[in-house]
Amino acid sequence: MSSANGRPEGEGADADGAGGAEGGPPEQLALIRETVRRAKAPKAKPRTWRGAPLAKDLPVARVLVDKGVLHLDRYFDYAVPEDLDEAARPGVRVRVRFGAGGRTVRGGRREGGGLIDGFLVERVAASDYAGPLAALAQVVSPEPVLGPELLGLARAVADRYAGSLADVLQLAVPPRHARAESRDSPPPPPAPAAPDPGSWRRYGRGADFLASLAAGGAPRAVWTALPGPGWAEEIARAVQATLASGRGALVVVPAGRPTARVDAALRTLLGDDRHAVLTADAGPERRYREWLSVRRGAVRAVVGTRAAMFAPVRDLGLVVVWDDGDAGHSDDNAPFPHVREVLELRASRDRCGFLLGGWTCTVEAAQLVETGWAQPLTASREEVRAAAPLVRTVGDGDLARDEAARAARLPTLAWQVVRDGLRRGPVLVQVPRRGYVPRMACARCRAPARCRHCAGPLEAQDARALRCAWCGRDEGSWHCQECGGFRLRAQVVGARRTAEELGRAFPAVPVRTSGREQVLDTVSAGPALVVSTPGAEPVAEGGYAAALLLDGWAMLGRPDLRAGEDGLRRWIGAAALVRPQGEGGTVVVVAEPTLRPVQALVRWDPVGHAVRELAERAELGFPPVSRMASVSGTPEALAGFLASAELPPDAEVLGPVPVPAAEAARGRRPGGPPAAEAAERVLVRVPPGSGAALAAALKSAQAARTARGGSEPVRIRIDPPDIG
DNA sequence: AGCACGCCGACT
DNA sequence: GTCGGCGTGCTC
Repeated sequence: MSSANGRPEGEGADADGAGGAEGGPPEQLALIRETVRRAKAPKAKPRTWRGAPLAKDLPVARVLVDKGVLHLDRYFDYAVPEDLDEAARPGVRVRVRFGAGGRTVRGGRREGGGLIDGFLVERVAASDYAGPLAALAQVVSPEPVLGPELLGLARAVADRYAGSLADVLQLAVPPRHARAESRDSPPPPPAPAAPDPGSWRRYGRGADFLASLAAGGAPRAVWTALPGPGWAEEIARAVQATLASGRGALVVVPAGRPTARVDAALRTLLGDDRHAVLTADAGPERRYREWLSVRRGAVRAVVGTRAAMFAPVRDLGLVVVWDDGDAGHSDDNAPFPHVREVLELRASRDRCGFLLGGWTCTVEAAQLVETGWAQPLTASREEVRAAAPLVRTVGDGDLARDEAARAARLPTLAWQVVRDGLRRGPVLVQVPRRGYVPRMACARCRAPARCRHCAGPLEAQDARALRCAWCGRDEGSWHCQECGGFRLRAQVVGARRTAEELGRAFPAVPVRTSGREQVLDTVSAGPALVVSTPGAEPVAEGGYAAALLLDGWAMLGRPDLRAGEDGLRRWIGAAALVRPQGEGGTVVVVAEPTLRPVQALVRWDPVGHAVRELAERAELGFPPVSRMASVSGTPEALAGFLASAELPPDAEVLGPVPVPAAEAARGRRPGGPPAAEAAERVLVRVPPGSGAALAAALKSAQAARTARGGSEPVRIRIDPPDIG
């Protein structure tokens, strides 16, 4: 039943009155459409072309088109043809024609505009849109993958990070796999019994926390886990308590190995079929199958890595993030959401429990406690002392006085601790990762080699050339300011060679290595030297007898706001694998004992460290006390962006400064244009409370910018992970 | 981002 | 009188 003049077929009368002009000259049409829109026309009934009959009930579908661009970050209305009525439910994936190609009214035919993917967000009775609606082209699958909770969360995350909803959904909803979808999911097993608190009794109010979860409460805690392997089981018990209340639980850990630990603990406690494991490396079919079993409610508990933070767990009762300082919790796709922040949003929006745990404490976690948003969950000093190893330091002063150290390249104390430890079990040696730019030190007195102009650290370019990492000046004729020495050594090489020499010094002892290329999961309880880079330390059966931490300079020497916190986190990550002091566990850290992170390690006081850092950052106006965003691009693009952005009145613009080379390289997309043009960066800072206003301002400025098109890109990142 | 529309100059 | 440059604005 196509109309005689080929115009779009109206379903019923033309309620907006514009339909009669539809065949007129385009400019007249545009004019009429304009006036109609301004006059707030009554809602248009959907019309399709070619006379396809429409769904009788709620014939308009609001669709989010799957394009990340910010100025398309809104819904578009489409008509629902009758034959798609049944399948076109809210939340399903659809395909629609989208693009300027379809605008021609000549002859009433609307063709063109490519088919693109989208999500059907909502079915409504009428559209606000004055023009004729295109019809849904296809319902890709009847599976409603985007429920209202997930949509609301994704929306909140997009706003928080000045990104588009489509970008967030790309992270949140895994790609469809038809085979995985066709299997149906079994009904969920009944809720388990509430668990015994087990080792949660070690933490002051730990048992109360579990009891609250089991009773359907929504407690929020920052939990400082005692060193040792107990944490995974403790998380599993919190999950069990939540399941016992009839609700679901979600655990996000930074990598594959901790996923396996929590997975194993959940299997032990709950059996094999009560939880799903969501990791990126599972392969598309398996990934989508597991995700669907969660979405369908067949599985109520989830453990996984960062993409799992969006898992659509039914009736969520608890979210858990383990080791929130790990860089793996920061997504590296736009808009770069962080697991801790997303789970905070979920806890607030869904009124569910929140558990942030780790052996250490980030500044952000300390802030959650300080603001009263979460309660601290810590063990007493006595418990800590009973569980932690003895920590001893070797500073530059000790090294300089230590004749044997200079001869053997290893401090006497470290030597003794290793030798003693190897009699009782495995000994862990933590060395810096390869790829750290080698920092140089005086070969005689070990004073760090510093730039004579700005006191920045000198880096080795190649064989002999030195350059300052801060000001970029070349140093041709270095000599030590402390002792007048002329010989340099690369500390990173020093640490690795030290590890090798240790191996030679104990020829009867096997040497195992764990690092980026090959990560060992566990080592046995027998004597062995285990050389590992930070984060790759294997767990030793029964704990390590001792650990030697040789990468202090690399940890603390970085010109980064997080250097101290990060260094402490990595040391504690190794030291927590060592036996308690009472069982002879000893750690030697080669670093200045006067440094704050070193003292925090010795006293095993990560919370105190974080609290002090937080106070300092508040004083200096640094994040997380203030909110920061980095904006970068070519100088012209950046200037244009800042001129057009209507930043909140309390925003402070710092810079612009040239973008550090490393950062420019990170921000570059593979296949994108080479970052040859000089890039600049500003940091925009707002006081607490103005974070949302800042994100909104940046988002609308970016939307206006990309809508105009043609201009050079500007990169926005809220909460940049490392600020120089 | 694409892609069409529209208003300008060079051509058959 | 017609073709085609790219500047501008929209995509249901």
